[in-house]
Amino acid sequence: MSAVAKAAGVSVSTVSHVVNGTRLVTPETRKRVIHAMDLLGFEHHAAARSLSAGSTRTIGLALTAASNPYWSELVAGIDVEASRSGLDLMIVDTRDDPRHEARVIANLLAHHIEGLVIAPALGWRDLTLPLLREHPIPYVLVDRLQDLRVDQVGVENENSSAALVDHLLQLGHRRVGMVAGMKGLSTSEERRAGFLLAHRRHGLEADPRLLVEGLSTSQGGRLGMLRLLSLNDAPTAVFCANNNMTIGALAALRASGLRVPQDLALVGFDDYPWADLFEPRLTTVAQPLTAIGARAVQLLLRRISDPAAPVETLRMTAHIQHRNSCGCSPEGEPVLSHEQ
Amino acid sequence: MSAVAKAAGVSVSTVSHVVNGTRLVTPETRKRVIHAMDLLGFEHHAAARSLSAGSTRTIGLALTAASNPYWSELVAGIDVEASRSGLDLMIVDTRDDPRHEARVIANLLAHHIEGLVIAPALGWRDLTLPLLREHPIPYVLVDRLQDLRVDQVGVENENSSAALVDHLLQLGHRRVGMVAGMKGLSTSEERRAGFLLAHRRHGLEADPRLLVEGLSTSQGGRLGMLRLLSLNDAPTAVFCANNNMTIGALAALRASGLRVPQDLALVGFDDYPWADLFEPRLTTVAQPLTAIGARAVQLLLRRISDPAAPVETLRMTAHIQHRNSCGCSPEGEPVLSHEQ
DNA sequence: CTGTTAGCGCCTTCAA
DNA sequence: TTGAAGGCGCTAACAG
Repeated sequence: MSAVAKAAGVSVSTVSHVVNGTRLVTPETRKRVIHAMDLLGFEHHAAARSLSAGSTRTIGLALTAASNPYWSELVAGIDVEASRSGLDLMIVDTRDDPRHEARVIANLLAHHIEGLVIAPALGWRDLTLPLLREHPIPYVLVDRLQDLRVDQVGVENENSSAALVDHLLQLGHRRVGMVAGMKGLSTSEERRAGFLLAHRRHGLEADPRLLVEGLSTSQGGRLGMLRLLSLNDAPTAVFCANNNMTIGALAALRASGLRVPQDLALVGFDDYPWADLFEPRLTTVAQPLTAIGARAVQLLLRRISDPAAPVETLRMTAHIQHRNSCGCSPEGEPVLSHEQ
Repeated sequence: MSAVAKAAGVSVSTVSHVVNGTRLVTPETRKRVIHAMDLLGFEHHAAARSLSAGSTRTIGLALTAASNPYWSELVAGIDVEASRSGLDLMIVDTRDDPRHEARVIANLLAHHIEGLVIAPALGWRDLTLPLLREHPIPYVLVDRLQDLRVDQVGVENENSSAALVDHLLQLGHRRVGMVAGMKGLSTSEERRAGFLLAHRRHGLEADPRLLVEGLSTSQGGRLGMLRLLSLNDAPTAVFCANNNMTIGALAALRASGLRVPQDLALVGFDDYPWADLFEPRLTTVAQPLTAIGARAVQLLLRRISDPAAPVETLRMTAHIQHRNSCGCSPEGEPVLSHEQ
C-alpha cells in the first residue's frame, strides 16, 4: 500500500481511504491512486485490515451436517444475502455433535467473525451456548428454534404439520399415524403438536399407539413405520416428521410389499429436490429455505449494527407441496377414499 | 498475550513460543505460562498471527453449486481430512459461473488461504486460471479434470462408463443411447469415450444418432431423452452421463408413459443418496467422493510442503451400483432380455 | 482535502 | 533457556 502511495504521489492514508471509500478524495487524486493500484497489482490484505480495524467482514455458518441436501437451499439463501452485504461466509460442519460443534465454533471465533448463523446440534446448550455467551458475538439460530431469548428464524412447524394431517383426515382417514422426530428437538415437538392439533380440530383423539418415535433418522423412520404396520389396527395414513424418516418409512413400506397410496397414504415434512421422481410422488410440507436463510442474515446484520435491538423469533410459513402419495391425484383431486 | 506474559512473569516472546511450540521452554516456565493463559482466558488472534507469520492455516474450497447434493460427500471428505491436519476450511460457491468464480476466489486469496481445492466452472480458464497463475498459491482440481499440468483428482470416467454400457450390451441390447454432458467438460468427453469404448469392445459401432447432447442439466436430459424416443429406431437402453440428466430423462420417460426397465433400460453416471427410492431403482456408477475429497487435501498438503513435487493426476475407480433400472433383478440377475 | 503517526496482536531474528 | 525489539499491512485519530 505504501508502494501504491509512493507511485501515486500521495500518502498511505489517502490510499486506504480510496480503497474503503471512507472519506472524500478529489476525483483526480482518486484516479491517480486507482491507476497506481492496478499498475502495481495492489491487493488488499484482509488479515491486516482485520487486525487494524478490528473487523473481518466475515460471518460464520455452522450446520449440523453438510451431507443433508436439506441445507443446500438454506446455504444459497444465506450466501446470496451475505454477499449482497459485502460479507464473506465461512461454513463449518458441526457433524451434529456438541463437542465438534463447540470446537469448530471456537475456531470461527478465533477468526473473529462478526456474526454467526447456527443450526444448533442437539445438546448445544452444554458447550456451545456458554461459549457464545462468554463471547460478545451476535448470532442467530436457524431451523431448530430454542426456548431462549435469542434471534432465530425457522418455519411454522405446528401449523403446517396440522394442515398436512388435516388433509389426511379430510380424505376420510380415521387412523392416522405419525413417525415423530428425536425428542428434545423443538422441531420434533412442534410437529408433534401439529399432529395432535389437527385431530382436535376434527373432534378426534389421536391414538397414542399411532404416534411412534423415529429419532429423526432414516433408520429410525424405517423402524417406526414397521412398528406402525405391526399394530393389529394399523394406520391407513402416516405423517413422517422429517425427510430422513420419510425415506426410511418408504423403505419399510417397500420391504413390506405395500403400495402408496393404495395400501397406505404417506406424507412428510420437508421437500426434496427430486421428490417428483420418487415413487410415489410425495406430498410434503416444503419449507421456504432460501427465505429463511436470507432472513437469518438480515436478523444478524441488524443485531450487529444494533446490539440492543429487540430479540426476534421469525416463523416463516411453509406450503404444502401437493403430489399423490396422500391419495390425491397430482391435481389435488381425491382419487381414493379410505373410510372405516 | 502481553498480559499473559506479565502474569506469568515472562516475555511475550516466550508466551508465543509456548503457544506454538517453536522453541524449547523449561517445563516449569511453560506450566506457568499455560496457567496464566487459561487464567486470563487467552485466545489466539488468528488474524494477527496470519499478519505476522504470513500463514492462515486455512484452505479454501470452491464448488460449482452447493445446491447439488452431489457435493455433500466430497465436502465431508475434505472437511475431515483438513481438520485432521489442523486446517480450517473456507467454502465458497462459484455458482458455476466463471465471473462469480473469479470473484469469490479472489476473495479467498485476499484471505491469504494457504491452498485451494476447486471444482472448476466451465470457462474457468479465462479468469480463474490466470488469477491462480499470478498468485503463488497451491491448488488442486477436483471432479472436472483438465488437460493441464496441475494436481487434480477425479474418477475413472472412461472405464466406469464403459463398464456400465458393457453391462447393457451384455444384456443383449443392440441399440444403446447416450445422453451426454455439456461439451467441453472433461467429464463429458471421457464418459462419451467410455460409451464408444464399450461398443468397440463388443465389435459394434455406435450409431451417432443415438448419442445426443444433454448439456449436463436435467432440462437437457429431458430434451435429449425425448429426442432419442422420437427416432424411428429408438434405443432399447440409455446411458445418462450425470445425475441431473438422469433425472430429466426419467421425467421424459414418465411423461411419455414408458416404463423402466420394461420398455427401456436406463442407467446413469453418479449415484444419489436416495437412489433406492426412485422408481425404478437406478443402476448407476457411484463415485468414491469421500475418498476423492480426502486425496485432494492430501495432494494439496504435499504441494504446500513441497512446491517442487511432481504434478499428479489421480483417478479413483468408481463402482457400479447395481439396482434394477438396467433390467436386472436387484441381485443382478438378468430378468428381461432385449433382443432385436 | 490530505499527510503523519501510533498502534492492532503476534512472530522472529538477534543478542544475552 | 530467555528477552528485546522491529515489523507484518493496514486503519483511524489527529493535525494541517
